[in-house]
Amino acid sequence: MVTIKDVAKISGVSPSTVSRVIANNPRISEETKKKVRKAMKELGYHPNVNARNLVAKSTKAVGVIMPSSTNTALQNPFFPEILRGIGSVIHDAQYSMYLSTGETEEEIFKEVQRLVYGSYVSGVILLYSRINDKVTDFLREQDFPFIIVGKPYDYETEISHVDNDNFKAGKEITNHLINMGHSRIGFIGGSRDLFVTRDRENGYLAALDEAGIEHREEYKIHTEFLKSGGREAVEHLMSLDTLPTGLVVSDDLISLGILSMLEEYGIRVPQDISLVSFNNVYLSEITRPALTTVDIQIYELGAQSAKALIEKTQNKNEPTKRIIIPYKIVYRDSVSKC
Amino acid sequence: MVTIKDVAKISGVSPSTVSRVIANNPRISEETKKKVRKAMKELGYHPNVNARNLVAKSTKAVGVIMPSSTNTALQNPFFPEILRGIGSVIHDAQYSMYLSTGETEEEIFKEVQRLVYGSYVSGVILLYSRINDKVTDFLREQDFPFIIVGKPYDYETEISHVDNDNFKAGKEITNHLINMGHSRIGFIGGSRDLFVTRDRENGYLAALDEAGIEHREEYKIHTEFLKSGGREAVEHLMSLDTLPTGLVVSDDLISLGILSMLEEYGIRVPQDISLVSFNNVYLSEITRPALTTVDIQIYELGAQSAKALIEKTQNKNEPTKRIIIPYKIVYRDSVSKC
DNA sequence: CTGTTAGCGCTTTCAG
DNA sequence: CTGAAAGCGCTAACAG
Repeated sequence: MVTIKDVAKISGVSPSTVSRVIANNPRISEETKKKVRKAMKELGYHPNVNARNLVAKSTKAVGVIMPSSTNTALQNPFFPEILRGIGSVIHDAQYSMYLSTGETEEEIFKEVQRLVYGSYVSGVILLYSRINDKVTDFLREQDFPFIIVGKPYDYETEISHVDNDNFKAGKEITNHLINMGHSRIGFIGGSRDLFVTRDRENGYLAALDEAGIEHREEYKIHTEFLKSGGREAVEHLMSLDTLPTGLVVSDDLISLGILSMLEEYGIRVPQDISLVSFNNVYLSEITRPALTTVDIQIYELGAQSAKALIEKTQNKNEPTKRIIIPYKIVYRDSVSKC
Repeated sequence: MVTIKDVAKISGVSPSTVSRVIANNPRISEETKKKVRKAMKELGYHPNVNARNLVAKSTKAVGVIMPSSTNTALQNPFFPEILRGIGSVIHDAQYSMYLSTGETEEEIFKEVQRLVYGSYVSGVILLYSRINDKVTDFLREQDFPFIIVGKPYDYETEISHVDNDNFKAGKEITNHLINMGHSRIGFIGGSRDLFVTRDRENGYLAALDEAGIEHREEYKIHTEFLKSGGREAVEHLMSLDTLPTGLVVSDDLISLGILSMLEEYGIRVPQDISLVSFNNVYLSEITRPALTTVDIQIYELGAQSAKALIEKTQNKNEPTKRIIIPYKIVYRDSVSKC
């Protein structure tokens, strides 16, 4: 391995000068800079990040924590897309990204502890938000820089997060259904433990309220995220005496399953039932029918969270931020007039 | 930050003893071990990974390189799934995982150089395999431990890789179609730059040959991966005077698009056309019809590549390995007799 | 079984 | 504008 000393020797200066050249210290003459850089190139010198981190007592690296992966929920294209967004900003800032996956909550917790205590990273991005989350509590207690993608369960004003206005989006997309003449509208969501589900559902309810439409408990279904492809949800629906004519589904991937089940029952979308959902992942444009869905700008969620986190790692006094990424409804073919 | 010295002081031993306790060196008495561990717990001590890596001149970390992300191909659920597989092994081995995403090939190349030269990682997993890939060449020249998921373009016997037998899988799944009475069988694949496409296609061709079915150039379509949801592919198909009755599609996600387009043209699957594909990602069971597809065991691909890489980082003389993950055809509803 | 010492590669005062 | 020296936290001979 070629070190700073080798470069120093070759270019006839001291190691400290080389170090300054690396940092592009203005107090070094252009001449020596040139000389040193030439030597670096010749030798193929690259600074050793561990040595550097050791003295800097900090790491230009962030940890990205995926939700626990016991189920297939991780197969959601949401994740690669948000990683892309994070990666882009990370890369521009010359940071690196540690990815942490884990089967169980406990495993994840241990892993985060390791990342934090071992000085692996100088900040953490949580790709989920759950109630009573040990990881969140730990990070807060440690006063360690972190960002939640989504809405924190507690201490909302103390934890920086980047989120969509899921309430408003839920309301708006439900209103779209209402405006199209629907009044019997159902909601199918993933686990209520996830805040995003709640927010979208609450938006849905608010839209009904405003329109003077009564809630029907039997129209609200929570299916385990991705489990059984929405089979239970649709079976439940079928057991009802009057079917809804519109469906608000909290995730494109769930919609895909619902669409499939609905067809099995001979129910056509959008002729018999209209359906709207959330996320606008790639596949939502290639389903039949193509989905009218809320584009939540996943890439941007990732990019902004990385940006905010990096700022925070660079300045501990950075204030707590809430960053709301605007959404946009994408109108396609899954809705018709009622 | 609490260091090894603090622990030493509290427990009344020297730093090196503490170090030995951490490494669970057998030459330390159980008594002192207990004493030291107690102090570590009290103080909340955790070893600093940078200091450790610095002296060890190695890093228990691997870099995972995603393909360039100019298109939406990354939204393929393949990726989160393979990351899960890698993560699991990484975690058990107490390693960490650096994730590298990049827009362009050049960006990725720079990033890999950084990871390697800067001693960020001690091995690399490439989640793609492309012809004339600078990254592969670089890693080879550096004699840096790395694994390709897929088949290397060149130096196949020198580069460890984990792959499926895509040729055989392609042949077998095509045979399934043939056994069901089909003889006009088309192939729709992603970019031919990707080896996986070629292998699957060659398997398809071999099956035709064996069955004495002539190739038809117009039945082989290469659509840019995911682009336009297979629209061009299906349009091309429609322009033909005689349609195929069976379709081998190289990726579940492409199948989804094809399914959708076919429906648009009023062609029913499997009644009018049978369709088989590859990967068996979650969504392939919730499409309509559910897909008959090759389960390539994505998770296992990830896990085995991580395992092989870790072995290689721990023993430079580990021989070059080719690891073939068995596949399994999952029969569902997208095929019917012809 | 344990302590002393040197040093990993780099940055950063402090001198000059 | 540049060099010498100290030290980041840890490990690994080498002594004892």
